Amino acid sequence: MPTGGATTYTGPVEDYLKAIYELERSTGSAATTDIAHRLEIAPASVTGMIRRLADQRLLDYEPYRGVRLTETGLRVALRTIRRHRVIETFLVRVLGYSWDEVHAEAERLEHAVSDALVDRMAAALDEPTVDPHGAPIPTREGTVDEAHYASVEELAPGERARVVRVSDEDPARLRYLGSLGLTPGVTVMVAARAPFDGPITLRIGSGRRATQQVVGPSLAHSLLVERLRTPHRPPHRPPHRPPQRPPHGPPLGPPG
Amino acid sequence: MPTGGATTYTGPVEDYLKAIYELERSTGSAATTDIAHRLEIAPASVTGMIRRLADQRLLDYEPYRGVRLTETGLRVALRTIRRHRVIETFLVRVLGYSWDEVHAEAERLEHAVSDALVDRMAAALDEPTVDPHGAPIPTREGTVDEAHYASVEELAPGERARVVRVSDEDPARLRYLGSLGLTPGVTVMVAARAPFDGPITLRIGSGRRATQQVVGPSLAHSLLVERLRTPHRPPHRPPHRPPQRPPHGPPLGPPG
DNA sequence: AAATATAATTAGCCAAGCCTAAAATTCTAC
DNA sequence: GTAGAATTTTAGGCTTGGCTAATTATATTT
Ligand SMILES: [Mn+2]
Ligand SMILES: [Mn+2]
Ligand SMILES: [Mn+2]
Ligand SMILES: [Mn+2]
Repeated sequence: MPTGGATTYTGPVEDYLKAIYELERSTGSAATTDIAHRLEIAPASVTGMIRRLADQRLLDYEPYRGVRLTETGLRVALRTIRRHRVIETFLVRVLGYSWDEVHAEAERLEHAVSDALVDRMAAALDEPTVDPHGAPIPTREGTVDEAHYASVEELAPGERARVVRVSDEDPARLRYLGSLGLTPGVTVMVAARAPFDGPITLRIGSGRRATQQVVGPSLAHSLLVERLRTPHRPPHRPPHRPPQRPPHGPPLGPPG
Repeated sequence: MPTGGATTYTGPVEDYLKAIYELERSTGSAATTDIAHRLEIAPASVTGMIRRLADQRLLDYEPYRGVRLTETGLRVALRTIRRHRVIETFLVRVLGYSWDEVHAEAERLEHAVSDALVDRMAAALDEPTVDPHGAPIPTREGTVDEAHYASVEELAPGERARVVRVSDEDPARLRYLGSLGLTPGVTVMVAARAPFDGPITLRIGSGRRATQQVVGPSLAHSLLVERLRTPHRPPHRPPHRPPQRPPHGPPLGPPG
């Protein structure tokens, strides 16, 4: 657990707050089962924990209605996320880790480093603003630039874009993306799309070193990009897309 | 907790094993109250924990008779100590920590780093053999060169020696030692000794940059040295020394 | 609107690590 | 060899963070 002058929290508490932050951001709300799934624990355990977190004023909790981070909870979440991402960046840039190895290590170290150590790592890296997966690093003061990006899944044929961010949790997926050359900063162009959630053919890179690869909708969904000026850009038309995750659970219900 | 293929242990368990290792080494045995004092917890808590550690075959425990590390317990202790010392060395050499700041940080990180990370840090440091306080770093394979050194307290007037190791737990003491120039590698000579556990006057360094300082018996005790060939070295005669720690507790009884 | 499905909570349990107070054991002195 | 001191263990309790099974609340169908 970090020592740093202020109150300290246990590893599990920090992981809950991080998970809730991410869920609030991406789906607008954090339901008990979402948290449980994310942390790979039983829903009943989540109920117990969020009651305690609510007692500590880290979140607002209305039974059966979900939770929301308080100001304090948000601050703790962002501090933990900053630690995680600074650590990942340090491991890659200073110790030669590959981008698929750092997440698990950071997931543990984020609870053990002091604020002073994070600051020293950040300074040694010249105050990085994004981690190796393109995720923004919150500042010491607790602000983040959480721009929301399109995913490759949303690009129309012919559109060009720059990869800005990929999901960092699955090492195998990261290795695969790496092998395709799909890393932040790289330019891609949608060469073709099969209908009905079919595979997307991407032109990766530019000029003579460009390659062409086919990615499935799941991979395309986790590849976040920034659109580039494209000659003859067609009007924005989201691709045909039936309800999410058909084989698994039902959708999560409307946010809020 | 470290992930590394093998079984993993909790932070508290690793700290117990480390403490027991150090106690066995320095006093020959590890008594319940010694462990309690070292870890700053109540003796009753120690009894509970060592019973569990004995169940796990990490140590042999005979009630009222103390404990001894098993082969397995020793291995875990040395692995943790290796982590601690590699981390300390890394923090000093790569991140610019001073030697009084690293112990607390390493005390937490030692339980969170993976074997892979320790190996990478060690490689980046060119496989260091001693930490910033002069303590030997166990190898990956679990061997240590635990030479036993004399302390400055044991030096006779006129003897010359090289500082090889200092106790790393008290930051204030480390800062003071640093301010006197008493760091591993430095040469010292006992210029004078006051009798009855009195202060020791040391000539620190050599040549024109040498300084002279007076240290008390407590500080002298924690300064470990290697004797150097000295002109006219007097026969080995330990200084007059009444029973250890007179004001505190009684001595620990014979080892074994 | 009732039936069903899903989500969430409650009830009761457990292990790890800590605590204090009381009892037991061992050591030390006389 | 016994009294007193010190050490160690036992007894009983607490918090954290998990679990399963059962129940209750909410959503979705029909
Ligand atoms: Mn974590
Ligand atoms: Mn990341
Ligand atoms: Mn420790
Ligand atoms: Mn050290």
